[in-house]
Amino acid sequence: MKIKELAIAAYTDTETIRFYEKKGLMPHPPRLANGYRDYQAVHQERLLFIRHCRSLDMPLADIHSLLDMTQANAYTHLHAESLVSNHIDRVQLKITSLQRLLGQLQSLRASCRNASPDQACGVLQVLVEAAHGEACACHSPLATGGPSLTCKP
Amino acid sequence: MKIKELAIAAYTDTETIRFYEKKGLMPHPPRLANGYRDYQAVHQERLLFIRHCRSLDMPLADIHSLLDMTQANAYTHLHAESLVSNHIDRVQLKITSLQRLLGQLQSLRASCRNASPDQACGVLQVLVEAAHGEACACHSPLATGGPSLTCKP
DNA sequence: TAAAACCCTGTAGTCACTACGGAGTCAAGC
DNA sequence: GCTTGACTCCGTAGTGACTACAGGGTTTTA
Repeated sequence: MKIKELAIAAYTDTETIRFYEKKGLMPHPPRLANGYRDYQAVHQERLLFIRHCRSLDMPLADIHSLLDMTQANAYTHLHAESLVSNHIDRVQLKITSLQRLLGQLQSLRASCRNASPDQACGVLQVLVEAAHGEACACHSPLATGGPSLTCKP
Repeated sequence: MKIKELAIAAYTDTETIRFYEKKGLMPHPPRLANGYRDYQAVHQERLLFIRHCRSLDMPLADIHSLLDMTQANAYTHLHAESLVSNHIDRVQLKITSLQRLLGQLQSLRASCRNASPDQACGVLQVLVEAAHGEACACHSPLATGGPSLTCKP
């Protein structure tokens, strides 16, 4: 199998395969006489495994660990589960923070829509006020939890 | 004001300020005799504006546009609102996709917990099955919407 | 006077790719 | 045989928003 065939078989791209090889996630395959990579079914399996994990948004380092575990057969059960659990925690945190963010952005937009046409733009006004340290629609005392990045603590 | 003072005043870091200067978000400030940057209140205001926008997770390019609008005073009202609206759409999409992902990961973990202790790890089993193209807990036909990245189409 | 704390510049690293440049190889059609 | 197009190779640079470092100079504090 040449690289393009493998790419199609694993619903991905040739560049991505070479990238995984460089990063050590895919092994160096044997080469044909002309130097082209020559893949077997085992490579396709491994690549599908990687792509499936990536479809779950797992970092490559985690996928690397999981691949090592499929090779080994010792007490990897708990390790694999904790790896997935940690990933779940990260995703949950991200969702919570994005939901808070969404609320803040909606307040900001509302402040724009509520402004009368002759006024300056509400969005800019609110953002400039925030820069002055005044209470703003999106970060008013009512909004609990505080901002997500490193705005005022 | 030296760079560290400005950093503290804007709840950020000296490196970040220099980074913003390099990217054109912050102006080149005047220098003291020893070459140190010498900031004024106007710089603090601008930096707070930037950091506030970043706390709303706006990309630097959008912040750049907003800063330009605060300078100009023409028909920027609609432009600013559409900028925020687009950002809201992006955040909403991201939340939806993460929620689907969370469900998939939870199925995956459940498949691990349901496996009896003498079996191979459920997580790895499921992921390997996925590599074989079989139905898997996280991407079973029941799970609507399909995977988030470029797993099987 | 010495050490700590600050400042400068420039570069490299993070993550997971993606895109490009410049070259070689192969198969099909004329 | 020749051209065209599709494929392959390798290496490097770009993305976004920083962060960390190296290697130097300056200022403040003890």
